[in-house]
Amino acid sequence: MGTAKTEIFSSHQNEIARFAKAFGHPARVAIVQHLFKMNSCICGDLVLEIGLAQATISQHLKELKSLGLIQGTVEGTSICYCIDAKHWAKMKTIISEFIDQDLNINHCC
Amino acid sequence: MGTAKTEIFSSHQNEIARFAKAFGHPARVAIVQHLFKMNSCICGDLVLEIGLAQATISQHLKELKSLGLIQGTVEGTSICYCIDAKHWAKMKTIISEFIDQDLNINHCC
DNA sequence: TCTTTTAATCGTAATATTGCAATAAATAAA
DNA sequence: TTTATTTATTGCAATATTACGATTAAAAGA
Repeated sequence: MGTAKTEIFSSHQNEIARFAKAFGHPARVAIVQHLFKMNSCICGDLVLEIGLAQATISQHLKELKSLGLIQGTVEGTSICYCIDAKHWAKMKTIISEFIDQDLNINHCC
Repeated sequence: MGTAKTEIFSSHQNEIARFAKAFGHPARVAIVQHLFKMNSCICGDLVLEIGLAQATISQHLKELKSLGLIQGTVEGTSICYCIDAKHWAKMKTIISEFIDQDLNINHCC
């Protein structure tokens, strides 16, 4: 197999997993952190900043973009990426709700 | 390759990625949700509850356990799992800090 | 002890992910 | 138009992940 059985889970559970997976690689964590740090956007400096091949960075950017977490704008020959505030907020709500669960009672087994 | 180049990232970045990856599969999301819902612990009902083979659930539990997010206690012939409050809180801090970042200015490119 | 129950582990197949060199595509500049 | 520059895409190769049947291990009960 190798394929996750997404059919047997709720769309909410799958959505949590998809967002979490996006941050499941340190390169994507680093990209996002850098975009936040620079606030205004970044282009191909990411390749220098992160230290992976251009093709690899491009691939990671594509994944983040496909979830709507970042957005890219053509700017001459380069492309300017930044956090997509709206979708980021949506992700934040979904992930927060998941990890902020609290144990009612603290007894275990 | 297929191997993430963890060496070029900070231990903090790798830690964020490791925790996020744990929730990057809907089965593990479902397991955690069920453990929270039942509050007191759960044993092999998870296999019935989730709907994956026993070996598969066991594998997912192992991953969550290796990160310290859940803990298992032998109880007769079965094993009782529950959220490990301490480590869960640690994860919560690390992931929250990452996703709660805010954009200072809202201009993009 | 023998049997049952429950969960972990092993072995294996299918698919996904990561990474990069090479190439293509798109735009700007000469 | 030709040449740079920049980024996306293609085409691999290596490794990881997911899933499950079969087996093993550990404990309880007969």
